[in-house]
Amino acid sequence: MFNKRTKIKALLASEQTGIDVTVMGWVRSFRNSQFIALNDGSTNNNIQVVAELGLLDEATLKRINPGASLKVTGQLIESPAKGQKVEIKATSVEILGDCDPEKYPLQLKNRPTLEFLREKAHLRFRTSTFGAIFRVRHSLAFAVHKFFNDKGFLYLHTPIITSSDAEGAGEMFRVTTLPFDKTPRKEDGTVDFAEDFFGKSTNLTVSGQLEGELGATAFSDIYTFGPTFRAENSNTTRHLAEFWMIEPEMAFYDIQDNMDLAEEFIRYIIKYAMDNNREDLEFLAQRLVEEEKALPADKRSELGLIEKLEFVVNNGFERITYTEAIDILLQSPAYKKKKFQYPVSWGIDLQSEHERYLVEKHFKKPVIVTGYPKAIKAFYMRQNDDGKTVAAMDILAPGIGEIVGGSQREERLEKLEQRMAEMNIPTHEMDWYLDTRRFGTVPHAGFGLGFERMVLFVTGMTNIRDVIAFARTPKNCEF
RNA sequence: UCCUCAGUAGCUCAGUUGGUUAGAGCAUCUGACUGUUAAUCAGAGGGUCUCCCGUUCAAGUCGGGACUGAGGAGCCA
Repeated sequence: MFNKRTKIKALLASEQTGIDVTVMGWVRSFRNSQFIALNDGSTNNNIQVVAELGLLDEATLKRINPGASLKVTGQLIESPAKGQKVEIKATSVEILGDCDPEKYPLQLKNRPTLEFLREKAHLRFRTSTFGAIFRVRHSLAFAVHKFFNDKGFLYLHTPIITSSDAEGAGEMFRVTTLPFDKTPRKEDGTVDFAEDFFGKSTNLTVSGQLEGELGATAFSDIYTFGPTFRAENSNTTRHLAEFWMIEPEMAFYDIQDNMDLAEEFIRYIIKYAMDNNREDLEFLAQRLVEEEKALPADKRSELGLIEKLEFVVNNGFERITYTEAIDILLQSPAYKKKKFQYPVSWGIDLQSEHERYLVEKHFKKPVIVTGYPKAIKAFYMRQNDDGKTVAAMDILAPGIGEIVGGSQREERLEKLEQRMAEMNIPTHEMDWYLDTRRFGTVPHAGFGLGFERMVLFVTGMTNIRDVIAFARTPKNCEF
């Protein structure tokens, strides 16, 4: 019976009027004891339900409060008033769930801050801003699968629990069933993980890449899209302890192929959201304009959100080498005026201020930087012939920073083992990985894209906690 | 983890040099009105000034500490 209702998005787009409809949703506002703005999350727009005076008794009227859930039946008619094309002339209004206005934290007329709503993450979905964000997020996620599926990639589920501790991608969350009060110890006093559930030390994954490479060297092209965990004590607008990462891995790809794919991929999913979430993006664009009114003119975005996205979809990314990036920085007015806090020279890891300068001041568009010094990059990246650099690539996005990190992988067993030895990575625990190089090794490449950072970029939001449903950050694991 | 800033009504904020009973808008409640668009109008209620310790005749206000949050940095996606 409940599935006979029509979603509000469909009703608002309806060409037909005069038809009988059933609609269900939550009250956004109730004006003049007659006009109910009803929302069901299918769109940011509400449908106006008109309950003519006399239709409902006093007791029912008092229960139509913001947040209450209703089942309404009536006729979809052309609205006689301005403000909406169609409305529902109700013949019955049934209250499915009451909402006590004294306790309900969301009130349309209030302007709760994003910080306040973070503490009400279970209710913030009902606000216009978060409704728009999460519909856009959904579209981006769907577009990820569509993009790779259309290209013949295989969606590989890499493990959440791993025993590998050689990935070097930050602090890990330990997974254990050992008791804290009487931890089994070995004779030397260290914890005896042989007693643990898996018989060894295990952690939540920080990357599916190494397992992804096993898939790519059999299926040719794979991608992963799953939760990823980092136990870093990072308190920033762009880090989460639990986030979603997309990691494609492709056999018979070199670094150029890798860049081409990453760029095509990013432009594709943005385009998909623009084609399918126009209203939500326009709402978010307007929100950004309002928010930036409080900022001094020189701190505001040069382009509106929609214009920024169109620009990225229609223009290629800038591609430079690390060495070129260093040269640009050394030649920059900012460097000459000593505006950088950190020194610039070949060999340094680019700091946030350097990346920002390149992306936001110099190129004013996404930039792909390749050919980093091998000393500052991971062991699995392919060594270039110059002996100094590796075939790494980072994609830097305006306002976000690093959105993609990737590389061509070192497929030559000897070079890989040599590098692992130099970086003190125990090869004996990595035989399963090295086997890909022992048995029919191939040139291959891949990258990781932080999904929430992508959502930040597309929605114009500035804090990563506002684009994930239930944010996990240091000292915060509610809901 | 480091630096800076903040915490006052349900929400957003003001609160002077330390000084009597702590202020506004919105929300809520009561009433009026009824084709409204964040409806409007009138009235009412609503406070452990985050917590602890200290200075002082006197602390929302000054000092120390804790907790929480925000922004920036590092780590990174």
